[in-house]
Amino acid sequence: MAPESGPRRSERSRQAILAATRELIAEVGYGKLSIEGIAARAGVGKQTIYRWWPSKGAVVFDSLLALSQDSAGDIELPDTGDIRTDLRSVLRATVAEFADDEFQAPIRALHTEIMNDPQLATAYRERMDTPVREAKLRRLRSAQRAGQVAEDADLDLLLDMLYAPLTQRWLLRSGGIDAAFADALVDATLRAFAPA
Amino acid sequence: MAPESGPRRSERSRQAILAATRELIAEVGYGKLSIEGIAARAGVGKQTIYRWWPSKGAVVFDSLLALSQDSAGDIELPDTGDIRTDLRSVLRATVAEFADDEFQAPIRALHTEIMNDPQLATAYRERMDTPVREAKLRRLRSAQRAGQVAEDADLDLLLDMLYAPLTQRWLLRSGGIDAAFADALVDATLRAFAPA
Amino acid sequence: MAPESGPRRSERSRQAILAATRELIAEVGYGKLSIEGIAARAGVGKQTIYRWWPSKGAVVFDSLLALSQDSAGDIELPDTGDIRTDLRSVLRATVAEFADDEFQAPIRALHTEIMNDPQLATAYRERMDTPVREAKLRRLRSAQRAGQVAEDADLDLLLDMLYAPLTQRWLLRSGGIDAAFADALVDATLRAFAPA
Amino acid sequence: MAPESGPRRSERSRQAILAATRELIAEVGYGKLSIEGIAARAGVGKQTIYRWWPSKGAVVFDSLLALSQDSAGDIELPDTGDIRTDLRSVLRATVAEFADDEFQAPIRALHTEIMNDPQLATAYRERMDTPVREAKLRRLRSAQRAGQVAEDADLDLLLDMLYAPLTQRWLLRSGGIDAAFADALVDATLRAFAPA
DNA sequence: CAGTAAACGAGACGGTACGTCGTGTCTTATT
DNA sequence: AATAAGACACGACGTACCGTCTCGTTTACTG
Repeated sequence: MAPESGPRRSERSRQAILAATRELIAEVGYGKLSIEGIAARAGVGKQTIYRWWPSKGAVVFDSLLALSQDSAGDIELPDTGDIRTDLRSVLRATVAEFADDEFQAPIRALHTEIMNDPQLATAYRERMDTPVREAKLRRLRSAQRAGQVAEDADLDLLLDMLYAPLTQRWLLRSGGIDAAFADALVDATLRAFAPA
Repeated sequence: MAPESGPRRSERSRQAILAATRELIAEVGYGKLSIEGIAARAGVGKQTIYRWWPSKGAVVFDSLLALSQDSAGDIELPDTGDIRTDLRSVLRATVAEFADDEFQAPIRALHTEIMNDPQLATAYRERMDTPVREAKLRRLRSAQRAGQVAEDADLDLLLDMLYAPLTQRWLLRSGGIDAAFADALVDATLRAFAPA
Repeated sequence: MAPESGPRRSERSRQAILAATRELIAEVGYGKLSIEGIAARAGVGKQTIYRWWPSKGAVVFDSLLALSQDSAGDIELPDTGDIRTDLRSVLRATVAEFADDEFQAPIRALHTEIMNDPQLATAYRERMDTPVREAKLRRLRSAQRAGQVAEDADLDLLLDMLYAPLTQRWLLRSGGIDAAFADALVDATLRAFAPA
Repeated sequence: MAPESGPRRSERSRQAILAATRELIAEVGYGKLSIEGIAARAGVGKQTIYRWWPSKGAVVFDSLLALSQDSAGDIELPDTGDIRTDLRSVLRATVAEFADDEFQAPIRALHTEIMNDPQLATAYRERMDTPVREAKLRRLRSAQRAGQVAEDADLDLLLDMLYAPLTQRWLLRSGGIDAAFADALVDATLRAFAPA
């Protein structure tokens, strides 16, 4: 209805900025990432970045969001009928991701920002974490229906106990993570929330 | 016998730097903490900081290490004979700490540094984490002997499942943390590692 | 026609920098003149100085150039018809200038820079020295036409013999300079280049 | 007579400092000469320099004084009986010295110091300039006796008119200096102070 | 199909902090 | 006592980015 003569934002510039950000995180690391550097690499004026993003963290966030949304759409966990098997394979996949340096750097960067910016933390939760978490919850509820997980289990707690040890060891480098660790994690968690 | 004419470091300056660092983290926040600011506050030349610490993170680390070592000596967890009771009280204390802004800021700062500096992560593990972790392990082993925890339990995994969800929710602000959460965490963990 | 979108330099900052430089040379002396000090006094970022001047000496040079160009335009020596009278009055004026501390400090500073920076020496010659020297040469040629100076006299040499002893005594403080010295210098020089 | 138990100054260190100073002026230039550098090169504590010299300029001065005193002893100008011939050869020698980069750098350094330090200027005059100037005056007085220079000539003025143009052109790079210039300078000066 | 207003690239600006160098003073251990 | 060594407080260096601010120059919609 409204003519919508709002900000004529350049999609070209937007993409260039997000791409440049991703490249620079990979090349020089998050610590040496600068707005100035992003603008130069993207062939864009600094103002164009400041106009559309409130902080460096927000740019980093969007640049990774763009990535993750390519593979988004409809996330669904595998469902072989056996929750243990499925969780093991999912956790093993996560372990593999964390071992891949290509993945490490940007996600670590993102976490640094999130830790120190509550607003960003909310955005992260809503736009990146929740979709995946919903899928996990769906699979767990299916397991409950199949009698593989206690009916009254607190699934949020279950997910945290399942994933937090993994994420923490990776984030703080406080311990090795491998397939065996993933398996042990799954087993212990399922024991904790086994049906009565 | 040995003349020991090593580096004639000024203890006075060292203490002033560590104190200034702690004060500034509390006052202006970690993000606005600068070497320049620390030096000025401590009444010290910048070079004196650069001479003895390799990075800002290392100064932050040492400044908190000094704190934690005051209260160190011989850490011991309570032992009422009931592991559930003891873990609940310990976790509830941690929850309280995380709610206290005085504690929050510096520890969050430290974690930011650790995440992006593997060397610092090692130092953290060895000098700050391990002593506490050892005490926790001692209490758990006592629980094993009392038949309250499975004999073959992987205690490292147990500790991670017990603490990581808490730390993670706090660090990433990904969920509320309160006494009830602490209790639920203890209960689930003990279920996972209950004796056969 | 030409769009001329050259360097959008701030004239305001330029003037503030040159003024601050002049003030500081007078106040704290050349030895304690610092870029940092100039920037602070001028209310300007250091980078703005580094962006437009290659060295401290160049700033000093420009700051004095600005001064001398106020009084420039068309310099002309007095011409009473008697070269001896005119040169005496001009040299006596120079002697007076050298005695004035207001003039001393900046010019001494300038000479220090010139001595150690050939590029600056060239700039000095072209933009500050030459105009004055040309005026002197004009007066001398007029004296030649009047038969008061030898027709084949090397006027450059004449000027050097006239001025160098004065400048040198002042610069190196190697001897007193007063009106009598100026007069003796004029007389000896005119003797050396008298018509046959 | 006195037991002379005064400061036991290390001649070894003194020589090492003066030598290091000379070497560094030649290697890195006067502008980048530092007390720190001299001490390091000489294998000497900084304090040893500060103890015995009041300023960097004084060290530079002494380091060159040591050089010039090697060739000192009893300076005497040539005396062929013809003052024009003798002055020409002396001035040509000076021209040659100024063209030699080995000589240039340290003398230029010395002059920079002298210009900005009146005390040093005095020391220079008394200990380095006067001996040479006396020799020049002796030769000129001999020329007066030989009727080649006016009896009432102001020999100090004569020397300044003879040397200042040369020194000035070299110091400020304000003009070329060569043998022809030296000769013209001698001729003009002798004309100015020719016997009546 | 111009006219115009915004978003754009470029980059200068006032600042803050960086990490380094040199100053002149000092402290310690050696000679 | 003077020395070599070097830590210290301090001040300045020259650089990197910050976030804001003009500059012309597209660009895409209105009128």
